[in-house]
Amino acid sequence: MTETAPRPTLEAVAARAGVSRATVSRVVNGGDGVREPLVERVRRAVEELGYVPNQAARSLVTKRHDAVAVVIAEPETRVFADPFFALQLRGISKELTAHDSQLVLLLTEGRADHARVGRYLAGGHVDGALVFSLHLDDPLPELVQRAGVPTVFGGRPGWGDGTGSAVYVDSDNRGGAREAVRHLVGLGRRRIAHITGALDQTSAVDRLDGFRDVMVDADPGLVVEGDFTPAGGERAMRELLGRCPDLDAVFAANDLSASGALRVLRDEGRRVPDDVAVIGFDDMLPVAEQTDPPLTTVRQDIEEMGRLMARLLLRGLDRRAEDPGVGGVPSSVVLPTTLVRRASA
Amino acid sequence: MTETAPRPTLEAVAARAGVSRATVSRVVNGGDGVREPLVERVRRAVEELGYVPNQAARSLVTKRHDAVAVVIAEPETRVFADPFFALQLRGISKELTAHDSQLVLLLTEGRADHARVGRYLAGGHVDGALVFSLHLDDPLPELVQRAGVPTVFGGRPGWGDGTGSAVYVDSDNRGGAREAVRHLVGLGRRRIAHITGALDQTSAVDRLDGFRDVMVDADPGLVVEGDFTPAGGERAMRELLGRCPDLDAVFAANDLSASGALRVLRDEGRRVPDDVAVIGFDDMLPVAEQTDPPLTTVRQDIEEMGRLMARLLLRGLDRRAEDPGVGGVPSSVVLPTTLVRRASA
DNA sequence: TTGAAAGCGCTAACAT
DNA sequence: ATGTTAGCGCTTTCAA
Repeated sequence: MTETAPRPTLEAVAARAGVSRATVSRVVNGGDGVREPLVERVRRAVEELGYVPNQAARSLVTKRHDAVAVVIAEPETRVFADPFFALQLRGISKELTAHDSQLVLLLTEGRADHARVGRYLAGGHVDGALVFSLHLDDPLPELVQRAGVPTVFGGRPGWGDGTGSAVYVDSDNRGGAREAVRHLVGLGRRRIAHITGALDQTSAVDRLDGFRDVMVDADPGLVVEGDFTPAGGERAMRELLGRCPDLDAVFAANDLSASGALRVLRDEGRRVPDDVAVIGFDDMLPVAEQTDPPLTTVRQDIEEMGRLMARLLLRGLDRRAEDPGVGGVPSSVVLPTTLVRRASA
Repeated sequence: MTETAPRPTLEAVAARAGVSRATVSRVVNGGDGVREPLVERVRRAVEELGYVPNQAARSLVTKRHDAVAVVIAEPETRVFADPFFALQLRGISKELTAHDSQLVLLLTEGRADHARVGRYLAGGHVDGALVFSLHLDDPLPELVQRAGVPTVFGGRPGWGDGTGSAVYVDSDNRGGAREAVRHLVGLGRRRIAHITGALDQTSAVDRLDGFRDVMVDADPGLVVEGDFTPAGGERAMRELLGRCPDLDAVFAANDLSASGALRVLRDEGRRVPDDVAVIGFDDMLPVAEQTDPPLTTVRQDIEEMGRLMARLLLRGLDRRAEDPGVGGVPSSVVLPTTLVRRASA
């Protein structure tokens, strides 16, 4: 905790360089329309004084903040069980940094916080928002829309009212699930089960849909609801084994639940993949590579999703800045997934 | 991406309530010294207009930002392998929220980013910083000190030059390690090995020191360097088994490496804990509870560390605000750990 | 091309 | 107790 020295102002730099504040301002903001020798003088003065623009003063006049809010609804989050968010954050951070924008992180803890977030977003502190709202009934999307802040969602938002036009970035959950199940079919498996994710999240629903796309008339008993956790995977696997002892493959909605399933299969003496093939989803390395056997899974590029969200948002902001009229509304993006073959299927 | 409506200003609220801007300002900032009926009128006007203060304008005059930077050096991070960091963030976020402060997240990717972070911190955009710098030779601590921003570190910073006086929050790594090893000794184990963490991090060094505190004249061959990863744990365990086939206990520097060690022990046919007792560190639930057998480990309260970091920083800021002279410099805090007994030791 | 000057929206003396 | 007023540091017309 050190003492904060008073920072030099534009004024100081101007004095030192022997020019006007306006000129310094121009140089600091790119230097267009200022003759080279002056630019040089100003640059030096900036350097010598260690001048850094006061963002507050700047925002006050430009109405830009060069900051983006990232809203993550915690209540439910896998946030603390897997690196999903850390990766998204990394992607987002990289992109924002390249754009000289700051990342303001808003973690919410239940409904009380929603009001706070709404107020913050409506307060015009940031240029836009990236919102992770994975739940079907999440009030966040609507709230954000009402706040009137340009927003991009992470994952397809639930089918709330006003969110029909929401811009989002998502993985091709349905397509990825299809590919996984087709792979199992290609392996000659016939009794293919599915352990779903938490079905109040669109990703889980989409993966289930993908499973059904391929297994059009599957025995309903072969689908058991999980919750994206290892424990849920174990429970589901046990139930499946009880119901359909003859199953020969399992597609789990994510790697974590697949790891739980694997454990149960081993306990029950089923060999993987010989007796039962298993596929997960995510390609969460610390899990997928460490299971026994290593997990075949559907990879989604999580960091890229983050990067893309930021890019979409920033692009929209830029467009809007150039042409405040209509405002460029980018459209949603669905990223492809890839099947990663390891030993489990 | 919706259209941003122009926000009402203090002026507008004042007009509507039929008072001066100053009065509105007073009400908005707590309402001291304003008579009740007026307060009421202003409140209503604020409500009706949906007024939210412009933070930029406010900062410009108060020189406060109600924002704190959280700096996380990525290069090295376990960030993406475990929920460590998500938990700290949660703790930090809670505390900041309670204090009406925003969290600006700065993720750094190598040296190039250091300059950026330095500039940002020096730029006076935030009231203070929380810095995670786990590496011994990390330039970040010094950089931050130079920026002159009040800072609290997460984890004891490496022994860099200027950082002697740094304020930090850490777990009692050494004490926790001692407790773990003593527990093993209490179990009657005599050939106790240690798989270290990445020794360029103070936490790993401290845990190793704790191990040595108890095993004063341990066979040096019983200490192998790991890197906090499962793969590192496997490698180290194999080496230990080669060197000292008669070992009867292992203290791993974290749960992840313990999980790797467990896998190797199982592969080698050693029963845990009968033949070899194993203890980890962290009590990282998704790992510690899922290993086979469940892991006995040293728990650190990660979320609390985050909360405490924020609290320390904010307290320092408040003190400094009241008495700009000396500025209250809080001192570092070392949080106790607790041994969590499960099945592995 | 450069400078002068008018605010951006707010808080904090200072007056009343 | 309330209002008046002078900036905070910057960008941005507008003139020169």
